[in-house]
Amino acid sequence: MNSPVPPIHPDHRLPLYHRVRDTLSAEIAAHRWRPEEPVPTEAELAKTHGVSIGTVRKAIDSLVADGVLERFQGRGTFVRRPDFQSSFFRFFRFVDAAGVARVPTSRILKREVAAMPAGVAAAFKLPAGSRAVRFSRLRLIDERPLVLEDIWLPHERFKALLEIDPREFGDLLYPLYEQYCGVLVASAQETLSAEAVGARQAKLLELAAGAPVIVIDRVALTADRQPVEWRQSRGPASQFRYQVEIR
Amino acid sequence: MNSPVPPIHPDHRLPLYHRVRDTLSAEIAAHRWRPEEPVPTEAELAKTHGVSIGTVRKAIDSLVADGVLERFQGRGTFVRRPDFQSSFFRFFRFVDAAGVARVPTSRILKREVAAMPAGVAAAFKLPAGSRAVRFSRLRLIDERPLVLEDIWLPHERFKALLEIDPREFGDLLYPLYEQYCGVLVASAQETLSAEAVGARQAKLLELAAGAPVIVIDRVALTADRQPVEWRQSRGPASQFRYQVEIR
DNA sequence: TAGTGGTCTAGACCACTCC
DNA sequence: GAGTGGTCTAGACCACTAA
Repeated sequence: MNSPVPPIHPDHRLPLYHRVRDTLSAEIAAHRWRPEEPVPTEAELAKTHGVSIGTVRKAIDSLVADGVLERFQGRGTFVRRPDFQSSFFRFFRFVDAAGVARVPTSRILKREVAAMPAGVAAAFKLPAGSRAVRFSRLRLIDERPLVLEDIWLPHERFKALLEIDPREFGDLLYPLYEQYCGVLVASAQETLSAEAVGARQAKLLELAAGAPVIVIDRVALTADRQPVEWRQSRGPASQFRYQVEIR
Repeated sequence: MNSPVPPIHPDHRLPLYHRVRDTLSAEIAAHRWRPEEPVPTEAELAKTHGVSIGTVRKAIDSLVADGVLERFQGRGTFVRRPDFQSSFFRFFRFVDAAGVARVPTSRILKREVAAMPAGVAAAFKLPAGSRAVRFSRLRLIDERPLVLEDIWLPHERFKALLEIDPREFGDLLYPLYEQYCGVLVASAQETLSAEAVGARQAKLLELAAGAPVIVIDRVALTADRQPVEWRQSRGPASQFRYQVEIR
C-alpha cells in the first residue's frame, strides 16, 4: 500500500498533534495501510509532518486510546482490526454447557436493494429513500436462533456485496466489507433498549408472543468516524447481560 | 486539608509516571484534597516526587482519562466529583412532557444493620455474613415509582449513616457518603441484565406481574478502586435505553 | 501581572523484536 | 546489531484565569 497522502488540510487553528491525528485517521480510513503492515515509524512521521517526535507520539497516543491503532514495542504501530465477535458476547451470554463462548453461525434470510427509511438514512446523513444494500440475518447456535438482525449499507460503497455468491458469506460480515469494499470498521455506537417482541420476529426467534427482547441499534464507523453500516439486532432479554464502567 | 502524605510504596519496578499515579490516586481516595481545592501544581508535584514535569503530566493525564481528576487551564487541577445523577438518565429516559430530564425523588423504605449475603460480601472481598448498613429505596417522579434499589455498605466505614435523621436524607446518597463518611465515589462498575419482575417488586413498582425489568448491579469504587458500595436497581424495561461506544 | 495548565521541542537512554 | 516503541528529562513559549 503506497498511494500518495490524500490532500487533507485540517483546520490550521488546531494544535499540531491534533492535525497530525486527523491526517492519520483519514489515511487509515482510506485504507492506506492494512492491519498487517506497520504504519510509518514515529521518526518518519515526525519528518513527513515536520513536527517533533513527541508531537507524533501524542497524536498516536490518542488514536491508540480510541482503539484505532495498536503499538507493539520493537515491532511497530499497526492499524487495529477490532474484534467485534467478542462484542457480541458482551451483550448476550451464549455459552455451551462447559461455559465456553460459541461462535454463532449466520443465516442470510434476505439480500436486496432497498430504499432507506428516514431513521436509517439520517444515520448516514443521506436523504430518506437513498438506495441501500439491505440484509436480514439470523444468528444461531446449535441451530437455535439467538439474534435477528436487520442491516443497511449505502449502496454506492457496498454494491460489490450484491455480486458475491451467498454461499461465500461466512459467519461474519466485517471481513467482507474489508475484502470486497475496502472498508475497515474501527468502532461502533450502540444504543440498547428493550421491547416486547413482534409477531414476525417472535416466530423467527422461536419466542412466545410478547416475550421481552433486547434491541441493539448500531452505527458502525470508520477510523475518521464516517458512518458505514446501520444495524438493528434483537435477542431474548433472558440471555442479555452487559457490563459498563461509569465515571 | 493538609495531612501528611500517606506512606505509599508502589512497586519500584513500575515506571515512574505509574508510581506517581498510584501515589496520587491513593491520596485522593484518602480524601487529602476536596474537589473544591486544587491539587498541587505540576511543578510542585514534580519537585516533591523528584521527577520531571513531563512525568507528572503523564501521571495526571491518565488520572484525567479515568475521570479521577479534572484540569482547567489557568486555574489548576481538581479532584473530580462524578455526576452520577446524569448516569441515572443514561439508563432510564425519564423525561417530562417537554423532554426535560427530571430529578427523581427518593423514598427510603428501610434502613437497617444486616448480614451481607455471599454475593454482596464477595464484591467487598469480605466474608459472607459481614455486618452491613442496608437501605431499600424507591425513586419516583411525580409520585410514580420508577426504580427500586437495594443498597449495601460495609458497616465500619458507613455506620455514621445510621445516626442521621431520615428526614435529612435528600434525593442523593453519594453527597452523604462524602459528608458523613469521608468517602468520595470516583467510578462504578455496572452490570445490566433483564428479568421478569418478582411479586413484591411488581407491587412497589406498580407493574403487572411478570413484566420485564432491567436489573442494574453496581459496585461503586474510590479513586484507588476500593469497592465501597454495592447496589442493585430495578426499573421497567419499557423505560430503559442505553448508549455505548464499542471498539 | 503572576501563576496555571497546554503545546512543542530535541534530545537521552532503555526494553524489546527480528534478522 | 539495527531498528522499533517506552520512558524520562529540561527546557521554551503560548493561552487562559484570577487578583
